[in-house]
Amino acid sequence: MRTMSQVAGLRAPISIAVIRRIPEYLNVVRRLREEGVEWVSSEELAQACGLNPSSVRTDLGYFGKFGLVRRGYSVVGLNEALERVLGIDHTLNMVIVGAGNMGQAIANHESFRRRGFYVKAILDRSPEVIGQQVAGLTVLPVTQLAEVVKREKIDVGVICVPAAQAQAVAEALVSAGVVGLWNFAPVQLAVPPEVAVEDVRLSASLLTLGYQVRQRLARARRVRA
Amino acid sequence: MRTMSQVAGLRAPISIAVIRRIPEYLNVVRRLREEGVEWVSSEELAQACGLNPSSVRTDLGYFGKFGLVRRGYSVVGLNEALERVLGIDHTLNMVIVGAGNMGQAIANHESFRRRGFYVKAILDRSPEVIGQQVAGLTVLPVTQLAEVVKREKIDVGVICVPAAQAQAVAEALVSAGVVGLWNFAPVQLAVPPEVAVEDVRLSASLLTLGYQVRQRLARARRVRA
DNA sequence: TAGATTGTTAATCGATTAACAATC
DNA sequence: TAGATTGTTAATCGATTAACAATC
Repeated sequence: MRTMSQVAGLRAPISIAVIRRIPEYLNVVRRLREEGVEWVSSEELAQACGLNPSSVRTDLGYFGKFGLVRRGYSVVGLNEALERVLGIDHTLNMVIVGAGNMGQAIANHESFRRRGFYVKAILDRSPEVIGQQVAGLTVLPVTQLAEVVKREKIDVGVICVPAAQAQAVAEALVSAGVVGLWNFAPVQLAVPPEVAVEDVRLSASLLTLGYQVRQRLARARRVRA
Repeated sequence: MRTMSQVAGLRAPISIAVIRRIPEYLNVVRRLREEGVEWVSSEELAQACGLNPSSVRTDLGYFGKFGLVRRGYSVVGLNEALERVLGIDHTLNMVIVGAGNMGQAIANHESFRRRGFYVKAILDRSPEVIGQQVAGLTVLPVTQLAEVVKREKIDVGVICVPAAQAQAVAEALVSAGVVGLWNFAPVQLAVPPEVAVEDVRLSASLLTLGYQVRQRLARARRVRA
């Protein structure tokens, strides 16, 4: 039986840590579905995601009761439930600002489309890039930002410009009406709370890896000595 | 005064959450240095990184005492200290496996080089791509992986292949001798603990953003009703 | 001096994990 | 039936924040 609050979606807001794991579960479950696997236990799911089985059950518990005692979770059922949770059924439109390497790579990355995210336009400020074709789109001047956001009903702005321009681009996107920002610039964006921001900190990620690598190299050197 | 353990680097291993924030501090401090700012307080640093001032002081405290009461932290001093912590002074070599959009974008991204990470080779398995030029490098066949890792003294492997191949590539890289993996494939890699893995979950990040966006869209719709 | 800011310890908060009753 | 596995609550763990003495 589902509680009132579950039906109405009223329970305490689910922590972002939990939300971040849902795409991982979904990944695994989709793979299993393709392989024709019918049932998966929290144990197996946890293994595949590098988590604790308790975490898996607790996480899924936030969204409903999907499992059967002694059987686990129906792969198909869980797949659909997780897609419903993430809202993949209806699509979101994106505009990419900045047609450099990263912007182009995102535009060409078809897996986002498969997950319901459509790149409707790509903009740049540099005259050398404007007019070029990227992923079947003509790069438009960034001056057309507000117009494009309205015309294409853009929900999400993807910020692929250098750090120095990121805040200005964010502000332009927000005042044009986007509700989410996918930020590839290494800056903390200041935006109103109605706007969701998701940071992709590539160089921070690499530096973190570098730290761990050097720790290990140093340890290995110490052992050898 | 520094304690014994600080000098010897023996204190409890610093949590990865702390390490992840160091690149952010470094970013800010570098920017301030370029702007000619001489001193920064934990308050200002926290503001710029979207953190609590206490967190900043606690974090920095793991690595030494860099601040002066009533003045804050010397921008130059902190910059150098943070680079020392991350070990940016001596470089690491990388090989990119997978010359698709993402692999190419990484190869072309000069900011990694500026942070001490050098892309020495890029490999692919597809005959159409092998031999092409990417960021001044000729794409090599993935069969040469072990050879390249040895010859170029590669420390870090960057995995930019589809999910299905990621584990096999990871294993090949590890047995060739890399100490770190930068993983762009949406899979949990199984590797020995001596190897550091840093996952970049682009589509998980986008799906997480999508969830937040849809929450906000739904809220807005509710308010309108 | 008075006041501001660090470094550090203690308190709080939240997330993860363990445990176990329910049950198929 | 016996045993396995869920859903959920309680216990633990770790990370963040507050507080404050030290001090420039």
